[in-house]
Amino acid sequence: MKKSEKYNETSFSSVFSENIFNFLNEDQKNIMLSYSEKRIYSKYSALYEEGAKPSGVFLIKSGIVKIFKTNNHTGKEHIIRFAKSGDIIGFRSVISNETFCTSAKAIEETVVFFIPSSIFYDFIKENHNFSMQLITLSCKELGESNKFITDLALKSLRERIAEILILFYNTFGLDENNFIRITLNREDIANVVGTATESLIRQLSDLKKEGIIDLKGKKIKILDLKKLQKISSI
Amino acid sequence: MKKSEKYNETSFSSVFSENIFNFLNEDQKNIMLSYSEKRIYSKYSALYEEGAKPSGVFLIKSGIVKIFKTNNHTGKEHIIRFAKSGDIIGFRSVISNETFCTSAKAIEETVVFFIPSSIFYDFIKENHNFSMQLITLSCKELGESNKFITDLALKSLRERIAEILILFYNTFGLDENNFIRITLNREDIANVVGTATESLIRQLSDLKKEGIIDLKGKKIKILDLKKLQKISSI
DNA sequence: CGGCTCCTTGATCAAGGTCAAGACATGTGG
DNA sequence: CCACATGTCTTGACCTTGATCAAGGAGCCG
Repeated sequence: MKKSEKYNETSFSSVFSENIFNFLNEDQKNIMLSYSEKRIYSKYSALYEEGAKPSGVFLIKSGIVKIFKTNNHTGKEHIIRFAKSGDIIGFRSVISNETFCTSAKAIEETVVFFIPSSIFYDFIKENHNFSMQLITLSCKELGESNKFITDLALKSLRERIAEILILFYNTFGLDENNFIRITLNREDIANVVGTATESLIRQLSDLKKEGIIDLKGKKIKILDLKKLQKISSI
Repeated sequence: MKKSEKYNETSFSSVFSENIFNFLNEDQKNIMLSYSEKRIYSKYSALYEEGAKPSGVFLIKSGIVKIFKTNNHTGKEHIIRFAKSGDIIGFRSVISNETFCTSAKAIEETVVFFIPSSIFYDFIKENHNFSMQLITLSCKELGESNKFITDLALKSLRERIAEILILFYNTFGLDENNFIRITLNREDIANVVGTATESLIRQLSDLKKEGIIDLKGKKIKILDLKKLQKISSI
């Protein structure tokens, strides 16, 4: 199968590209989609909230979702990661049979397929490759989480910001003007690296002054990736 | 089966208590143990090092192991978690087929069963319940990691220390004198909550002055759990 | 007893948080 | 199209937290 066919943007199955569902055959994919519910979330609307009982998993067709936890003491939120087209979210809570330990909110209009827990479970039970993929996925996420923990604990703010910009670049790529293809407000970026909005802004201004990045409103362009990598001490 | 039989300390199978191997029947447990290698690690010796290629997983029979990452820039280490009797470690890297992203070191004499990757894989393939347990386990760990990330990002040092003391209490319990049953040096505790040794010591001294904890050398006793919980803002 | 290692405390300093105010952009109703 | 309101971004001033450096103390062991 050629890549252009496999990733045909207009077909239903395109949502399955590059994810754990690749281990399903076409029939299985169609069955799963036929049992799933297509949902459209407008900008800033919530897919699910911390503490709620999960009733299924979300397969993202298009858009970007932020996954975060809210500190019930201060009300401040901390963004754990972003999910985009092809990603599956909510499965952690479904599988460990706990209430959601995070909230998820669309940061731009987002289309998802909602797969009810029972259907998802059936596929795990009946398809060994599928469950293997799921183990692998959760282990990979676990590795990323561990890295994140260490970064927060050991790196300076400047280093963390450099690293997150590189991560955004790797994850979301560039638009036609070479700006990173994700639009976040300053508060959200601050909530990823675990700092105050003002502190983040100061660091971004510094990086701009040094000619390492460029800022145009909410859009960010990386001018000197090498330097950024050096700062993030990768 | 009565509890006293199930947790018989002298039997081989006692190491399987309360973990994912419970889904194996007695024959399967014996097979896995027969293919595994009993190893004894002395205090401070390494089970594995970050960057190495994993060749199997470690099932801990007795002792305590710290799992940490080292910042190759500053040389500082950050402890991600502790593993104790019944815990299985190293499976994340084995399953995602990556080099170890953490190091593991015994903080007291530790006995493990080392299970080679191939044997471990066979059990995943052939035992569906076992792989389901593994998914559940990694999802649970992922939930804990996410919590850890948020704590580091949003909580003050004092809150994090209160929380980690409660976690130690819940995980390791108390000895005959009501001290928490884990002996760590100050540096290790500091490396769990992500701070400098001196800062940790100051906070512990404060908690002692306030009558919330007691300190006897390396041993810690919780005197006022309620207050500690309030500080950790649970 | 001397030489370790680890713990503790004090003094100082820097990173980043907080508060306040102004700049800029965007949207709305008239 | 303007006037106004609202929300976000940015900068400055100040303050708090916790890191760093330095020195002394306690426990342990040959």
